Amino acid sequence: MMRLTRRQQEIYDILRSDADMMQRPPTYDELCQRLGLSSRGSLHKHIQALVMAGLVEPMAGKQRGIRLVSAAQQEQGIPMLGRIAAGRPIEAVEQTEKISVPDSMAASKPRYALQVSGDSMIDEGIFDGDYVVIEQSAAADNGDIVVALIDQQETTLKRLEQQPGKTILHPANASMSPMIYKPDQIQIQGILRGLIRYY
Amino acid sequence: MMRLTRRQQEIYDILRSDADMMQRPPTYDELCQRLGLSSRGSLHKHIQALVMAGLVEPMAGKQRGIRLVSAAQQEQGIPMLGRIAAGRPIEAVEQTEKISVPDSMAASKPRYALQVSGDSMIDEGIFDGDYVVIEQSAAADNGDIVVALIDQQETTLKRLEQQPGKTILHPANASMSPMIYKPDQIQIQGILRGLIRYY
DNA sequence: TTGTTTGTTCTCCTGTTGTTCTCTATTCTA
DNA sequence: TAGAATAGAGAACAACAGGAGAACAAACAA
Repeated sequence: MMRLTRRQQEIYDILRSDADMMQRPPTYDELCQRLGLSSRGSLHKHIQALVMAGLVEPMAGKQRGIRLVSAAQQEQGIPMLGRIAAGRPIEAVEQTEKISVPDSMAASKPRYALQVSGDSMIDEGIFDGDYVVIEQSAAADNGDIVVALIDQQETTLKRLEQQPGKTILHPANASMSPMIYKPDQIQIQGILRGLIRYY
Repeated sequence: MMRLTRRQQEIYDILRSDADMMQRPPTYDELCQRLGLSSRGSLHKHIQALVMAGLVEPMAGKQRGIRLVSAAQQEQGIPMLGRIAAGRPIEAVEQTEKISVPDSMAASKPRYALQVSGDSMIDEGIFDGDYVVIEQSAAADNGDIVVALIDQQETTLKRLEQQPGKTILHPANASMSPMIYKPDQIQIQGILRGLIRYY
């Protein structure tokens, strides 16, 4: 990938930081005005360089249209935060990866995805490697499957049962036993809303 | 899907943001007025483009003030064909419903979705009510989970094992046994590629 | 029926827009 | 210092996008 010149980088930064540009592809004239140029020809060279670099998508195969629409940024999806397992805190994923989910899973409330590690919920049909879509929430109802932070240390995915004076986390694995905690040991981080598995 | 021109985008935005339009479909003349056009012919070209793009529903034939309403429901997704279970043919769903899936599940090859009915694959973590994403294919490898049509009658979701002279369909349920057929009894209709579950 | 509304098709026109050139000024590099 | 990038200005051009308006046929209202 070709290296950008100073001005090209500058122009690219302006483009991607300008919300208007991201929505409605601007015309060259509009861009010139925005950039303080007075010649479309000059602009064209820069745009061309950005296209070569793969940072800008030329609009339409035909001519007259408009252009720009930078590419990489138009991702939709929910953030993929890391892996979750019984016994370990969430391994944070470095770059904020994104995972695409059904539109209907990307609801109004903030959600994120985790990849499941381990078999502690296997009897619920949640397998190692599956992706779970979590709705951020600090409270949950009995019977919900939740992401729970235990003793400020480890995070785990379990079915929740709250009783006066104690909070029980039920694994769904015949070989594992429910874990009982004092309410203040458990912090709920989210509720399971969806599951996605690839074969 | 064709790219929209600037004006087309603009018109589409106006349409969808106008509450009146969503309720009572406007006439071309009304739209022209709303958009500041003085020629129905001009409008028609734009509308046509939106129809091509799948953003507006034609409502062909009818004349009387009908049109537009692309609706928020212009979902993209894969067709939801019906329910699948062991022992019954697929119940066809009348209207071609659609279900939205992660982009990554809507691959190049034709796919469709089925809702799982029954517990015959429960040990594989495929539960009653789950949605499975199926890639249309007439052939599959051993070990694949496939949609199989048995004796031209019933359709079922099972793990496939093909041996010389016999085809075995393995359920994933401790209380069920593998079923053995002659190869010509079984017709493969698709391969399981993804699973989606809502809580 | 008859007349009106409304979608559709057609031709024609114009301004905008991307593109290509040439030319000049400035900065970097060997 | 010369040569090459880099950056811009401005002219000229072809190709549409976008619009106007006429004409027409199907759908509707009376």
